[in-house]
Amino acid sequence: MAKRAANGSAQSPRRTDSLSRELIIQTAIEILDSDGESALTLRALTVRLKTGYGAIYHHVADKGDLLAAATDDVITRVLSGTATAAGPRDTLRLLAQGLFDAIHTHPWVGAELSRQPWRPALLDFYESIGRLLDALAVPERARFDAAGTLLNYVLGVAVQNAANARHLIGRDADREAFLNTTAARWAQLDPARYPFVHATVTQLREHDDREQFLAGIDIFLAGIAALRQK
Amino acid sequence: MAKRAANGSAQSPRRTDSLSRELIIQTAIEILDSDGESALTLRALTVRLKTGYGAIYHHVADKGDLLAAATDDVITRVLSGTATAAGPRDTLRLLAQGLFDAIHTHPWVGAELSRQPWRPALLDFYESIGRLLDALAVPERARFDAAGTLLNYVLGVAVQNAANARHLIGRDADREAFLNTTAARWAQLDPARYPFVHATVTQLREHDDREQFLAGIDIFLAGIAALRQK
DNA sequence: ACCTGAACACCGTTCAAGT
DNA sequence: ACCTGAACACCGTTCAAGT
Repeated sequence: MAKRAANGSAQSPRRTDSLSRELIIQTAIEILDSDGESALTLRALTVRLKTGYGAIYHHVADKGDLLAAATDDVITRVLSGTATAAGPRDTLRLLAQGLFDAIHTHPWVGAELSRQPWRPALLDFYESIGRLLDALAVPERARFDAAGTLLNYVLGVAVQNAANARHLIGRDADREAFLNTTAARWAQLDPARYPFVHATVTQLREHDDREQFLAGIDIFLAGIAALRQK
Repeated sequence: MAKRAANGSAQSPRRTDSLSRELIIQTAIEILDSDGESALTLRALTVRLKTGYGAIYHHVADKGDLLAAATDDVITRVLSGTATAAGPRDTLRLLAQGLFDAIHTHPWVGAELSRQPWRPALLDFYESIGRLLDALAVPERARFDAAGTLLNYVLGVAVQNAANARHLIGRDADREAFLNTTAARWAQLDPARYPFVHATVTQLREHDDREQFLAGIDIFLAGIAALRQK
């Protein structure tokens, strides 16, 4: 009887599709993407899944577990979806781009990555970085620091993106309006006290987040190459 | 009468020292430092300050405002406390070190920095970076990307530090025990699937967070210098 | 085995009432 | 002007009871 139930056709209580961990995670991702982190409540999940609280806790340890699993899901898709380019340098850039785009689509991932250190997904990303640095002929001794630095940089960008996205949600303002108000505020600062910020206002208004992120990757790669030659 | 009250000696309700925004912020910092982010509740504040909820909300907009103010306070102290070294390169390293040490002492700052983008304190830090890059002869066009990259890296490290500290609180494990268990887990991973992580286990166990952070700063500085020459 | 939903403990925040 | 604390709305989580 247990075998027949495992085959999927027998018994069938009342729902044709029973609840599963995977379904819960996917539904959580939908809520997070459409309405932001604060919208993901256990209540909202029970409504969307037409179930009770206990049913969810039967498949998921707690809310932290759910958020972590959703994050792992997104990151894993990035890693498996990244094409390998001609050289390790371009592959690393593609990988970084893929992660940037994923966090752009799912800003909550940036916030979640900052909560649980060394989740499996982050470990896979770290492994990918390490291998590519190996291919780039970074000596073993320097590879540990280099991989950690790159991971921290990517994480910092992810977190900033998440913070920016959070501040846009629920406002009538879009990205451009946000940049304009920020630029206007910067322009009003005392030029004597904030000369650099002042000089940078135009670039703030015109810059592209993705391009700036990749510029940072290039700085890092140039730094690796420079240190390697010593 | 209003004037006399402002002079501070008249009327005097019942407490000799009245509540102030500054006192609330300092008390919040004490709670955060000793017991972590989750310990800072409005309830805990009222108990510690021997007051009611409304009194706190009279000086502070909400909990977010309080956390942001506490973070600003810590960062501002770092900036004003950093000595200027011989050259801009060393000054920049000192500044980074100061920030690292501050976040080491107040891990919750790392988490908070990731919540509110472009707080005043972060703007001051950004300004400092920009000026030092100017002193390092980084051309104006490249300075914007370079400063952003450096800021994102520092932010990433801050966030990772906060996450690690959070996972140590409430456990009997200290940092060394945590590193050992993590290293043990890494060592058990499939070497065919995680060759880099495997090769790096020893360095994980022996590394110093502060040194690795500074190694990252050096990588970026080398990269900035290399790109400048093109 | 899996699900239901009332109940619980605990948040941040408000506000009528005090001084 | 500043403070008090009961009350409110809303969390995540549990658990006895159902199928």
